[in-house]
Amino acid sequence: MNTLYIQHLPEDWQSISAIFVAMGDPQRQRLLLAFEPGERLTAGQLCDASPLNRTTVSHHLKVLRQAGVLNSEKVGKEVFYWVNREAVAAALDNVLAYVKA
Amino acid sequence: MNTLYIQHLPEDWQSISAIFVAMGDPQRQRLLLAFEPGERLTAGQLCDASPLNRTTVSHHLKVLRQAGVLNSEKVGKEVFYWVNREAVAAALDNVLAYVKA
DNA sequence: ACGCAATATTGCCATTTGACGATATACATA
DNA sequence: TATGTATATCGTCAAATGGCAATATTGCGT
Repeated sequence: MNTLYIQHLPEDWQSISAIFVAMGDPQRQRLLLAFEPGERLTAGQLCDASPLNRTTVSHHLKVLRQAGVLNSEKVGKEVFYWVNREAVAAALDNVLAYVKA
Repeated sequence: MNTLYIQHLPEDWQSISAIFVAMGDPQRQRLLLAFEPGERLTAGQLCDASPLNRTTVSHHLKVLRQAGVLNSEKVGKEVFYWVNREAVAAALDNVLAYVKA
């Protein structure tokens, strides 16, 4: 039994933890599933497709971006979002390795 | 853009979603990290090792079990918990495939 | 500089969640 | 059956979260 981690998550796990927290919300999962592989979507497109208010979508996008699940780039007055595949894959791979060990 | 999933998560994703929700909590992550590979731990062992109250640990164990992240078996007056590797690996593999696609 | 369009932030409220004490249930043993 | 042990449930409260309207902020075009 690992009695250390149950007390406090190690530093290395902070980024992984943040990704799981961000992805552990049904609304944010829906937003993520809207992205086709490699696709870049604007905040407006996501708002239009979502039943949620623009403010709420913006909030969830912020959470996903701060956790590193999404990247964003401002182009003109629009902001494009896309899935940060490397970061998510790294986090899932890490946990998967632990689970399969 | 997938305009369907942003409205409502498909049935297939319900179990995956539940696993991410369950794992998207720092306290529950700590509990999971307490398990060495293949290890079985009793509720009491987890309570003793955790800074949280027994009631609270019991609550989190219930969430993890209902999501399928943990399995449990009662032996005498003790209840053993262990990580449901297959279920977690399946969920992570599924999302990983989507991310890497 | 002005107006319009796209997005983000602020402030507020309702709901949910986490945490705990007290209580209940299940089980072995005397 | 009575008693102690291990675990789960109930009830309650504070804190965190999700949601939205109103209000900035940023950037393009006129």
